[in-house]
Amino acid sequence: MLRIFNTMTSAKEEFKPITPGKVGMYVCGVTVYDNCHIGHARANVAFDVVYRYLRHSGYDVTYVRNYTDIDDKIINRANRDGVEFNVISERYIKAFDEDMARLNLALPTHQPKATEYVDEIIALVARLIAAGAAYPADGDVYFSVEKYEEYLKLSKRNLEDMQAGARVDVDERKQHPMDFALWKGAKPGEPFWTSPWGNGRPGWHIECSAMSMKLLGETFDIHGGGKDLVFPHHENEIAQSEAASGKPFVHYWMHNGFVNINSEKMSKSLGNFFTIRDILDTYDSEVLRFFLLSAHYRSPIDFSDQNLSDAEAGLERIYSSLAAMDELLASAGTASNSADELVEKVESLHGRFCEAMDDDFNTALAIAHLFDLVRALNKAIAEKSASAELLGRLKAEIARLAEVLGVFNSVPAEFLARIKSRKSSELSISTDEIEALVEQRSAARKARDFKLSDAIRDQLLAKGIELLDTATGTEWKIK
RNA sequence: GGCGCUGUCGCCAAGUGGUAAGGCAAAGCUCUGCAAAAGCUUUAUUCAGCGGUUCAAAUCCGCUCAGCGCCUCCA
Repeated sequence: MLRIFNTMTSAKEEFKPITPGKVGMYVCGVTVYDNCHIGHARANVAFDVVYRYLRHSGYDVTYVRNYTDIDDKIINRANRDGVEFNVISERYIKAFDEDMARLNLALPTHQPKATEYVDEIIALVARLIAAGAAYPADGDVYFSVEKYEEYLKLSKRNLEDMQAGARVDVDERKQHPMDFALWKGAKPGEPFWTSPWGNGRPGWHIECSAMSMKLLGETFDIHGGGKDLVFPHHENEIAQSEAASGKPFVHYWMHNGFVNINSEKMSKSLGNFFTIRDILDTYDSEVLRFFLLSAHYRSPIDFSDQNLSDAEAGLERIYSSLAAMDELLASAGTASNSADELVEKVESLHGRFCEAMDDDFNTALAIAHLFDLVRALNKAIAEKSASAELLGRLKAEIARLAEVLGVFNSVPAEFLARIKSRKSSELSISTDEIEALVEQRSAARKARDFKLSDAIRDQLLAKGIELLDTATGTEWKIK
């Protein structure tokens, strides 16, 4: 039984879809005016796992993730660069798609763009005016927060307190200071669409209501996004959607925690952000994804070199074990019977994994179960007490988990080689030199000249190279 | 000022009433020419502090301390 933490009720609730077997899910994507940072990576990876796990659980999921491709920030950026706004939006949609592909995100069912839904947006605004929940004012159209009695039910505030803390000058065209724009009249030189209220463009918030209602219906199951979207974005979406339809908008609201830098929120406005592409210059994309899944999606996660390195070490441990298993299988060194402990771990893995994931997508716990299995596997390999049949099942079980988590999909030996080659580019010694020294040392060892062989080993260690003498020869890895 | 979140081993991190998962790091042992890797063992009588409820609390309640978030664009 899947339980989801619902922001609306501040509690974990049993998940019951509106239509048995089907799930409609909408996640706020990005406003495309710049490259994405790790915060975007976290949100998208988190909901990618939600999507994958729902499908794994047998649901037919319709997953919608939008691009907000018309907005003040896009216009500002276009003006700065002296290009049309759609040059900017298209450039960063492409960049977003590339980043998400590198992070192994499954493609959503639909990826609508705000500019493709302007007709629906205008219709929704007109519907709100007709319902008395919105009013035109001087080319703009505003939503009247006082007309929607449940306003702020998601963020659990009240209008009076909000105004007390207001830091924005009040626009005199608004009937209430908290009223927000559904439609913005175009200023000279700005991109526009024609509407009953004159030339203009959609306000922020309305596009998500229009697109989600069009693609998922007026009431759907899950709506997600970062914690910072609770207010005002999601609050306003609820107000617009429910004031128009008269129906509940969403059943389960999910919000992911922030990526922090030194315990502080990473954000554009603070200027303390790292882009996904910058990070992927230094770390493998699978390591970044594994790192993001090592904490629960609602907790804050601290981004640092140290933490990424720890994640890399952990992932290497898992892949090293899997690689050793592959070698064992290839060398036909398997036994006829398997150790009981390994049998038990293999058989219980999927159940324990699902139990963790059913508890509000607890990926950290799910991964811990995998480490449990790895320890039993290493032991069985060391003791040569694993049958080919069981190892085959183990591989299949890992593959099922990998399909949900989006990590562990690599061929183990290839992952390890990838990490090795990435690290070797930072070394002060070339691969050829290393290989030559390793050969010299092997010759010295064969001649039982351990003084020379140890000197070579120390020399390499000083450069960060560790040697592993195995039955089949000497291998090396980067520390 | 309003609303809300967090504080668990050196570091990361699960655990929301039944007596502290897992990873990294560290130490000892096995293996090894010696190492490394791997395995085994060890490392929180204790969960920011102080009170309270309970047969039983990291988990519930109250207060205090520390850190953070939203209230303005933001994943």
